[in-house]
Amino acid sequence: MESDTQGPDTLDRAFMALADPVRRAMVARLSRGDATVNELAEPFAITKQAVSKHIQVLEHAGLVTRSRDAQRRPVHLDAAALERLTAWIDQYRLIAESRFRQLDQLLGAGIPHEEQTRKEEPK
Amino acid sequence: MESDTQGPDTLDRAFMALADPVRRAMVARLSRGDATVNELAEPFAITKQAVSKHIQVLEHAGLVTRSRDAQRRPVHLDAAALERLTAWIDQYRLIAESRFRQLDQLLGAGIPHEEQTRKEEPK
DNA sequence: CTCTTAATCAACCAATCAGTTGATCAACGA
DNA sequence: TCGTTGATCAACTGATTGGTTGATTAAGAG
Repeated sequence: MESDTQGPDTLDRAFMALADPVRRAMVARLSRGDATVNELAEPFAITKQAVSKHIQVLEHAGLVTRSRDAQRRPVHLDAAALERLTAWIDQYRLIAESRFRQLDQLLGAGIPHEEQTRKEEPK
Repeated sequence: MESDTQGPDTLDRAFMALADPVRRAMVARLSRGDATVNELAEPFAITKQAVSKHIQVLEHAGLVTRSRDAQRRPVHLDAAALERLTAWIDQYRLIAESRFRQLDQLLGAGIPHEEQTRKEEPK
């Protein structure tokens, strides 16, 4: 069993966080620089409480961190957390692609490849 | 009636699909090769109907495709779909990291950098 | 102290999702 | 044909999510 360096369901929360268009837009905004709740709320027609919840989701997923500056609580994007996600995806993407290339070679390089729909023949 | 052609909510579905540990395990399994519903169901203590639903989620998210082989309906992982996800994440990760490096340079190369709006340790 | 700003907490509602059971379909094999 | 296997469809339950309104904390500014 692979031990998770982070919590057991960190990936759950991280992917779930990115499954929402509002939170993805926040990530996009935060990639340009830190922002407060009010700044993040501006582009959206939802209440600030809802925005606060979205940020909490991102924070609990480990994608952002927060600090304190007087009343403001600037949100900061954690690039390393994003990298962990791409690392997970790429891990399996590369395995699948290498399998694909192997099959391609077996079939001959010149043949336009069909999707590998069956690889075993019934006995 | 599916104008399902890379709609704006494709990312929603894809990230949502990966937000579930069962579906992630299926992706991991499928990276090693195509599999049937029953094969995918084996490691889990859930019904095949539930597994079928998970596969439908992955399929609707564009992460897997299905074909027919007699009664079996092998599931195939779409590596290109995974790549689109890493592309989205990396887009913003790289922006954030480059911003980070710029700040690092401004502060001087020798200084160990702290987060630009530094997080204060609670006491 | 009072007022304003920034943000969170708490309770609630509508919608959605994971999982179940039971019935049905589709493709073989005898 | 019938029976079996692989997989889906349909309806239902329980838990969770996204959103709201209203009250509350925290930190200045006057």
